[in-house]
Amino acid sequence: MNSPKMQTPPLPKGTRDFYPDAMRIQNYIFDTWRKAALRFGYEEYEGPMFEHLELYTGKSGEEIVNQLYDFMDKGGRHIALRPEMTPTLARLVIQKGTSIKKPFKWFSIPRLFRYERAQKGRLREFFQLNLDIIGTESIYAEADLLGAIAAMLRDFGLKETDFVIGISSRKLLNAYLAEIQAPDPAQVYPALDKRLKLSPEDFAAELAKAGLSPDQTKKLDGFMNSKSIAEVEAKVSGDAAKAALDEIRELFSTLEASGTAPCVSLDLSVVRGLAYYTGIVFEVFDKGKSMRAIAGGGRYDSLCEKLGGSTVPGVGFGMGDVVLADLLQERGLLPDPRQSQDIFIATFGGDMKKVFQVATEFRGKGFSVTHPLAAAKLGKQMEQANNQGARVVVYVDGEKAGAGEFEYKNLGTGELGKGTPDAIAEIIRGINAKA
RNA sequence: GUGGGUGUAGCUCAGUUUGGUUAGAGUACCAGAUUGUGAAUCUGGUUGUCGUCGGUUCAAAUCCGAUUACCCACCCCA
Repeated sequence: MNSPKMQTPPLPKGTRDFYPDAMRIQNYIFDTWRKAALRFGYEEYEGPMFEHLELYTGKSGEEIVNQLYDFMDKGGRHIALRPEMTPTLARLVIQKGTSIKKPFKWFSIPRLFRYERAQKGRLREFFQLNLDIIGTESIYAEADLLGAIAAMLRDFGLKETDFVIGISSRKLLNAYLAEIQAPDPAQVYPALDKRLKLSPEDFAAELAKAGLSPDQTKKLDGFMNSKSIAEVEAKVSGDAAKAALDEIRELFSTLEASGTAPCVSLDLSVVRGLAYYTGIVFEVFDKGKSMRAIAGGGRYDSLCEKLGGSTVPGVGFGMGDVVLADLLQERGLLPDPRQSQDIFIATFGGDMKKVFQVATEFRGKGFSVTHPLAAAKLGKQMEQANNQGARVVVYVDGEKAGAGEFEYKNLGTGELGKGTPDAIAEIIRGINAKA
C-alpha cells in the first residue's frame, strides 16, 4: 500500500448500517417476531446465506438471475446470495425425506439479497420473517398462520384499524376462470395482479392480450370486486368453485373463533405474482394501502416437487422488516432507541479499582452496569451516566455512606440516598417495574 | 432500463431566483463559569475540496455543460 490515504468507500447501494440506536430498533422487531412465532409453536431454523443458483432458477426460471447477486466460487460453482427463504426450506424438507414428522411449523428470520433498484420500502439487503407449515393440506394451517400474523402485528401495537389481511383463493379464481371459459390461468394472473394499478381500459387491454373477450373481462372484473362470500356464491355454479368457497367459509369461521376476524377481509383482487401458489393467497396492507405490502403468502402444494422432491403440501408467508419498520415509525410505535442502563458507577476520589469491584458486585445481582473508563471529574462522570441512559448512579466512595453502604442518586427524580447493595438493588427493581 | 428531485460543517439546513470582501445558523462536539453530584443558562473554541470535472466572467456555492451519488416514482416485486 503506497498511497498515503485512501478514500473511504461509501455504504453500498440499498444497504443499511445499524448504529446502536438503529440496532436496538432492529432487535426489538426481531424479538417481537420471534416471541410471537414461538408462542404459536413454530420452531426456528436457519440455512446458508448462499445457495447453488439452480435452487432459485429451478423454481422461478432463468429471468430472475438478473435480480439476484450471483458469482462463481473458486471451485467453479455458480452461487447466489439467497433472495428468499422458501427454496432453502424446500431443500431442507426434501433432504430429510420421509424421516421428518409431519405436519410441522417452522420459522426463520433470514437476511436476504436482491439486486434491484432501491426505493422506499425496498432495499437490496433486508430481513424477512418466514413462517411455514409443511405437511398438511388442511385449511386450519392457513387459519394458524393468519392468526399468528394478526397476533404479532398486534404485539407491535398495531390495531385492526391500522392494517388488513386481504384473503383470496387461487382455487376459486381458477374455478371461475374455467366457468367463463377463459384461457390458461397462468397467462391471466400477471394482468390480474396489476388490476388495481391499471385504469379499467388498460386492464381490459391487458386481458385482451391474454386472450379474453370483452364479455369475459367484464365478468372477471365484477367477480374480483366481490366483497362477500354470499356475493361470490351468486356468481359461480360449478362444483370446483363451490368446494373452494366452502374452504374459504371454513377458514373465516375459524378465524372468527380465534379472534382474528377483525383483521381479515375477503379480497379477490389479491392474486400474488408467483406461479407456484395453488390455494389460499393473502397479503397484508396498511389501511389505505399507502405503502407496499407488509406481508404476503399462500399455499404452495407443489413447490418441493418443482425442486426435485416428492409432493409435499405447504403454506407460508414472508414479512419484511423494511415496510414494517416504516409503518411502525409512522404510527409512533417504535421504542425509544436510546441506550439504557440500570447503574452507572461513579467515584469522587478516582478509585478505579473500587469502581470495577462494585460494578462486578452489581452485575452479579443481574443489573446492567457501566462506569467511567478513565479518571474524570465527577461532573463529567455524571454526564456520561446521563448519556448512557443510567437510571441510578452508585458512588463507591461517598463519605456520607455508612459501613457496607453506598451513596446513590436516582437520575430520574434527582433524589439522593444511601443504602446497602441489596437495598439499592430493591430500589432499582422498583424503578424498572414502574417503567 | 425510464422519468423527476436533491447534493453547502459530524447531523438538519439557510444562502443560488438577481454572480461581488473572509460562506452562515441551529444542533452536535471541546473547554470554561462550576476541582463532592447530570440534563438548564451563559462565555469561548474546533469543524467545510459549497458532490466532481470542465466552461462563461475582472469575479462562481450562485450562470452553463457534463458526470457522479443519494432520494422519490415507473418497470419488476420471490
